[in-house]
Amino acid sequence: MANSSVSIRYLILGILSQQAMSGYDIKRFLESLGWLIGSPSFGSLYPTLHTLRKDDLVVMNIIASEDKPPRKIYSITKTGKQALQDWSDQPVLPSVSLKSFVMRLLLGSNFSPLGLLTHLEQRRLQVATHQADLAKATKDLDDTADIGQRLAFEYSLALANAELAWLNNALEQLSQKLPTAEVMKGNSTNY
Amino acid sequence: MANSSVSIRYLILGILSQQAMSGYDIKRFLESLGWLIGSPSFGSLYPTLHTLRKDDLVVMNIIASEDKPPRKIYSITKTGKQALQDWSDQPVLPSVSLKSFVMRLLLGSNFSPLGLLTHLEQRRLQVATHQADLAKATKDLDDTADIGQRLAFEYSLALANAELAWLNNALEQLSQKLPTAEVMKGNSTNY
DNA sequence: CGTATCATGTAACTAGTTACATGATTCA
DNA sequence: TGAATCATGTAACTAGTTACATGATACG
Repeated sequence: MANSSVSIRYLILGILSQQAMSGYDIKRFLESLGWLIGSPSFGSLYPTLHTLRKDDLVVMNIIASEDKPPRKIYSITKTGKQALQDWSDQPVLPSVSLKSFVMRLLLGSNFSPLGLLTHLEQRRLQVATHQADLAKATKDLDDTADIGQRLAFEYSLALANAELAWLNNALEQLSQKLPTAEVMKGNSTNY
Repeated sequence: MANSSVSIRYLILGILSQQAMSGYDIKRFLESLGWLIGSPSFGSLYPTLHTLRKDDLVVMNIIASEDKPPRKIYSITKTGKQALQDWSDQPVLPSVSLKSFVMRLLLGSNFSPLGLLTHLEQRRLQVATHQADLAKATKDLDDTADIGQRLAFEYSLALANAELAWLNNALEQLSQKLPTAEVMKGNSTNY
């Protein structure tokens, strides 16, 4: 299962923030999620755990049960939580993939309830921009463009539209639930 | 503009298959496409052109106009076209990103008209599988799941649904146009 | 005339993969 | 007892990036 380069460091840290576990467990957990995010190889997983530990973002405890082989259980530290939150608060670059966005949803949301909304808002802005670009490019595709090219643009545009629709809906639902509605009302001063 | 690792080698080869141009032109062309695919850095673009040339997949001609600085124009060779076609005919692994799929649409379609349909069919199968996985996972999210987790799954599911709908529609339209309709009628023996 | 853009390139680094190595436990 | 799985790790490699270097030409 290839990973599509979503910084493994914070992926692991995020998982450990929800549940202390071993490297092997992390891999199985990610694989259980199917293609939602993807799972890094052991060749990057274990070394990353080592460096996280060296940086005091996680601690390791060897759990040696009588029958099972000993397992190394990693838990997030206070420093680690802070680092995760810092990362989580950073605006997502427009270039980063959908997967990275999903990953932040999945892992970063337990922080600041407002962070979730700003995160969605940010994404909406970026997708809207992308959608506008695509709409324009699709419209003035010259007539030399073959069917494949046309499909590629229409396809991307259709997906952008779907994403935008979902984001709008989700934001509407959320801002109804939360009393913080004022902050989000489309006045995207943050960027 | 980050690239999200869509094998740059075939990306370049594909562009050159449609139009001979310089490294600089390739970059500008990709940038003009916005986030549709993304553009590699010069640091990987130029070295890739060198190796493509070494492998005889492209040839280089120095065009020295009087006033402009001399430009190195790369053209695809017969071997290069064959290599591109071979790559294009290979089934796309489920793990590869949406971008890679779009890229194949964009670049590979000038080959075999049937290839386009099989390409779409393949994608449909993969997305359908992914969608089923997601639908299941979303349904049996335990009640400890926080709102972020729930959103992450619903979001991914919504996108998978949209993609599936588009693919179904596109395939229907195409099979009406083409007389090869029989081959595609959902009998997905290919996999 | 200096700054922006055109145009090409290299070197050092980063982040990941694949392939390999090791050993313990489970289970047919 | 031998194969599958649990569990951890390292080494070599691959594919890309960033930062740097260079020089020419265009333009205000």
